[in-house]
Amino acid sequence: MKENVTLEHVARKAGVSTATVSRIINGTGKVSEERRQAVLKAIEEVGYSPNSLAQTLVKGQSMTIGVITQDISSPFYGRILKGIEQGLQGTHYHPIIVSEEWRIDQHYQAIDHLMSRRVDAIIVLDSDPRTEQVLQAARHVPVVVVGREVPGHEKHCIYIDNFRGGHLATKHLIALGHQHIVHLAGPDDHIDARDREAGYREALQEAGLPVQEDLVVKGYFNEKDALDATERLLASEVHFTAIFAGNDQAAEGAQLALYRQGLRVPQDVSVVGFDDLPSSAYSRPPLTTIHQPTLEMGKVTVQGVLDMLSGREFVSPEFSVRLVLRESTCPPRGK
Amino acid sequence: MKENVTLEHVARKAGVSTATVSRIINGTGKVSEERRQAVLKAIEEVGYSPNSLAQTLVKGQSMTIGVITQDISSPFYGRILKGIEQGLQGTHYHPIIVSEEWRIDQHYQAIDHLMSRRVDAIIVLDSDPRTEQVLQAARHVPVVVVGREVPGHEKHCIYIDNFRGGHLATKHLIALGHQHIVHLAGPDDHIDARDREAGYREALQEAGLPVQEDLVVKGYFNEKDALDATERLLASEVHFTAIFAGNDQAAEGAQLALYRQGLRVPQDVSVVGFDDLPSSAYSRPPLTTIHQPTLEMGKVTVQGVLDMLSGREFVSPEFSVRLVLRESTCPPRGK
DNA sequence: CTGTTAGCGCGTTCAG
DNA sequence: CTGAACGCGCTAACAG
Repeated sequence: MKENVTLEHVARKAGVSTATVSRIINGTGKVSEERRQAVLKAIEEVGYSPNSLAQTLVKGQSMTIGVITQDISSPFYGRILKGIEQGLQGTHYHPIIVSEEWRIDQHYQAIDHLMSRRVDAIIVLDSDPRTEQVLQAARHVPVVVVGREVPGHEKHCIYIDNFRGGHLATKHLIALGHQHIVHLAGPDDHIDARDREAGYREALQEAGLPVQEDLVVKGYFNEKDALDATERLLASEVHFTAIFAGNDQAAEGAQLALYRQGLRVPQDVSVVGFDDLPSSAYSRPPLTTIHQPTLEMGKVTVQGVLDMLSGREFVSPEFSVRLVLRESTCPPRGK
Repeated sequence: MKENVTLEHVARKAGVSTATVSRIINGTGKVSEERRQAVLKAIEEVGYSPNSLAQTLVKGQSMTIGVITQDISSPFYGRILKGIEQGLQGTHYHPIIVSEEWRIDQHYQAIDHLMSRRVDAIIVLDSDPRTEQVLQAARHVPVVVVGREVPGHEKHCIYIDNFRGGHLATKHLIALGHQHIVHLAGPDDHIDARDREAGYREALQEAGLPVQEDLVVKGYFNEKDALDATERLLASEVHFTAIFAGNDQAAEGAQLALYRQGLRVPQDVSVVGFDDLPSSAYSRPPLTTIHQPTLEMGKVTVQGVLDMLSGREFVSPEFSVRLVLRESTCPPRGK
């Protein structure tokens, strides 16, 4: 491990003061050309790299933006993260990503960690209702929440209309003639999941169709649980001709259950997902689903953070959902 | 934006010196019980949160581990990242994840950035041959590379035997009776891809089968390219009964092309993937593929880093690949 | 134009 | 057991 080379080493080597070196590096103030050259050369020789922590300490800003995510390996969050990174391109800010995975640790709080790292702003990708903490942090630095509406923080929340999405998906199936539509709902403590389910119920009622409670099952937004739930449904005697899955991953799991029973999509059972993951376009059949503009949401989030950072106002725009019609739905048999 | 509360504020509030507060927080040295209580109370009241940057500056270690990834939204890297996070659980280290996405920026170098943040170690998830930089960084801090072998740094590289994986996959198809096997190879500048392809060729030769160059196509390890490549293959007159895709994502794309032609998997065409992404088990049919223990690789990587950090030696273990037999392969028609 | 000086917030001797 | 003083690496006045 080599010694830390500091400004002082460079200064000594070049025969100038540390202030001069600092000026050259940051482009602050005028410096004679010859010294500049000498310093640049010295930097090269010593292999100097500025200690950004020290810079942060004195300047008061770290040029970092903290990002909190539930699950870094989730394809859905991954897309938003990518959008955030792209939005940060060309700015002088860098993201610091921390995962709620850490929550398992006793009193570990992602937000605390970020604050102690003195991030200049925080982006929360999380539907966990840690409302208190979010509001608390927002008193110190700009905070933008993606994917959920936090009471008291509405203006800085980026989210889509999950209710409308659920409504759209269900209406599509109804329009095709389906009357017995399963809904694989997400976990109950997930506000997105509840909204989607509410949209489903509303669409049914609008069409004058009864909500059959035995067709609504709570899953966990993942393939495995959706598979199990669908298998149970298939084993029971309940009749259905279509499935509206809470998200695309659940749709995949459900389809495997159908496949195992020899049921074909969409001829025997129609399936609609939610999220429009990149992979869903390559599913067999390509999945009809509700599109969320994840990449763009990430970018807009960053834009909002940057606005707030430079003192401008920021009000999150509406993000519209839309149905992406692909090949996993068709009219029920005999229609 | 509230003022930064510092050690001094707490000290003043509690009527003690900053040194005492510091001792209490870090559990260094003995402090009388009454003062301890007073200080704890003061901390609470002022809402103090230690500035970890200042701590780093004086202690010389940041308790952070830099992680460089090519693409944070890739399901494959996502798994490894998750393993890394899990491995870090319970330690006092935190990951700082930076994406090569940033590479687009002029001279931005992820490694430089991490070094300037004074990370205590670096993990590289990347198959880009930035060898020079890696070796350079390794002179200052422990560096472990995942997924690629860096010449001159072999002991600290975690990777699987891609050659063997390609060999295994191909041999499996040959054993079933396939003689005309397409290989959707990854990009040529990707060492993993080249190794997998080499394994494919070797298996063919061992079986005394000719390598048909028109059956080997270079893709880019993603669905879209694999779809296009497979469609071209289908449109041409070349005959094949099986596909060995360079990774699971490519396998998905290829299968969509088959689906569009009304070809069934595995009855008409067998398909083998590589990686064993979590989603591949839910594909229809569930995908036969080469398993990589990604989560475990992430954990072992962390273990290695921690070992090196505490002065112990670390030699990366062998990671074995294995064929996961699912339902996307069977003997060719008429056999 | 350039060097000197004073902190940024904190851990750590070194004397009490 | 406790406080004063120094310094981590760097930038921002302040004088030359």
